[in-house]
Amino acid sequence: MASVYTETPTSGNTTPVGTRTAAPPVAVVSASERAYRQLRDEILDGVLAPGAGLLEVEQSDRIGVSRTPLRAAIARLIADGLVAGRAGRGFMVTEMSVDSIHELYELRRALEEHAARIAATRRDPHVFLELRDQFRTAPELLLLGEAGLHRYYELIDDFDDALDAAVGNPFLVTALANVRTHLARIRRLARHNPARLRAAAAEHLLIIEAIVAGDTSLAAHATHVHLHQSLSNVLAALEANPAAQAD
Amino acid sequence: MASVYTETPTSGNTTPVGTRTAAPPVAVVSASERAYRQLRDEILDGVLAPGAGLLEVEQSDRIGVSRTPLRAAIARLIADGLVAGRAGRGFMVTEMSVDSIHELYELRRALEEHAARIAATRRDPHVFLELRDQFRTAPELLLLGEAGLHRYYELIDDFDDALDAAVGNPFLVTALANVRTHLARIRRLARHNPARLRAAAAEHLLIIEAIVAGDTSLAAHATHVHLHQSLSNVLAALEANPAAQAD
DNA sequence: TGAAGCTCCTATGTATACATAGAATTCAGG
DNA sequence: CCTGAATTCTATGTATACATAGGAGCTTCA
Repeated sequence: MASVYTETPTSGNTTPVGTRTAAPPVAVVSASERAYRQLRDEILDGVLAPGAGLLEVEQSDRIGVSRTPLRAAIARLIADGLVAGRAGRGFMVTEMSVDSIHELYELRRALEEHAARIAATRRDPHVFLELRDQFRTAPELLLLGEAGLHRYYELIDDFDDALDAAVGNPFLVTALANVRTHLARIRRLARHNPARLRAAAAEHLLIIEAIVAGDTSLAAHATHVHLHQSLSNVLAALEANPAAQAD
Repeated sequence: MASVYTETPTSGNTTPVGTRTAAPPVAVVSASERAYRQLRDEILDGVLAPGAGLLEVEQSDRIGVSRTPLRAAIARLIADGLVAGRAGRGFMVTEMSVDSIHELYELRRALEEHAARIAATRRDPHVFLELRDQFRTAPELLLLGEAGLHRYYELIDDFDDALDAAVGNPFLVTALANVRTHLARIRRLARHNPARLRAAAAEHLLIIEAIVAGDTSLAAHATHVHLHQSLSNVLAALEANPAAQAD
């Protein structure tokens, strides 16, 4: 099965195996997994800009794996929609036009409104009560600078996780994960807008309260409102800084 | 880029290259593409039953490609959700439990109801008027035996294509394609039920008429009804023939 | 006879060498 | 100087050899 390495066999660098005292559950991922994660992170962070070309040999040299696992990584990125094959010349990071942002949010509306409805029916109230308390601290959190900001984004992730768990539908969760992948690229553009983050926290809070109350209709509509505001904010940020856009 | 072969280099069988008079636009697909299509078709047709094990060497021998393109094919099937990696022993065709059918239809509702709403707004009326006329012939078609049945399934495909075109959203279309892939496995179970097919044609007709009329609400609700009936039919068929189920 | 340990085997993960097609470049001819 | 074709070059597609890990089966000991 999954052959695992703590390090690349050819690169005998850090963490010598002799030093393990207990059980070192360190990296332990395959080369293709490492290549996938690195490329994916770099695309989501914008290090690999939209439109950037990816060459197998070039990338495999850079990351330190052979072409075979790198090809597997690129295949996964293509399935994710983050990379596309170019007709003549290798592969490229997919672009993110204003149109495609609208399209992504259209799918996001369909999925998240449905997910919110389901969550309001199937949720574990304790989980969302806990989340509600956390989100109530968001305004203070956003006054704490970088650390508070980090915690805030963790809260968003916690909310997404709670939603996935409440929905309990692998197909829907997978579709949502796909949307969130592309969303991560967009979020970079609109980050660090304190006023928007405070408003977003309030919108999340309303969704959570609707889920706690089992109010399917309010959960769906509050989600719709939240996504509308989120999209408006992204589009405004893009208009203010068109250079951040790729298309 | 895409290296293409008309035949496997090692299998020097039919269609000798010397006989090409004009331009033979025959198969011309890569080995990995061929492997992917064959495995995918076999899974959807049930030739490779749910739970069946897939071994790289075994399948690459059978299909006539080396392990490298076959691995690429399996990677795509995993991304499709048709194959899953087994912990200890190779890969297996994913199972389709009654629960997962419910889950799939839950996602399908979210996507298709939304798609129907959008289509009712953005559709090209001519396309759907044409479709309406076609679907009106469905009852007669279903009296024509195998040939009519084949034409009927083509009609369904035409409807899906028209819906995709009207939606015009690559993200949504991709998500719908994913659902339809899994749906193809399920449809095998409930096929050849004339009464259900006649009813389904009538349901499609109503959806089409709503889209033509630009009635977003009716389009969505008619879709909901159709999916409810479709799911009921599948579940009834499963209950009548539990052996067809895999889980 | 049962259990524990070891060995072998099998199947995937990885690296590399070779095949091939398309694009870019260069050279020749007008 | 421009245009065309041939060639070279580059990058992916494919095949194969080797590494490795986990399981199954067998053997051995109590």
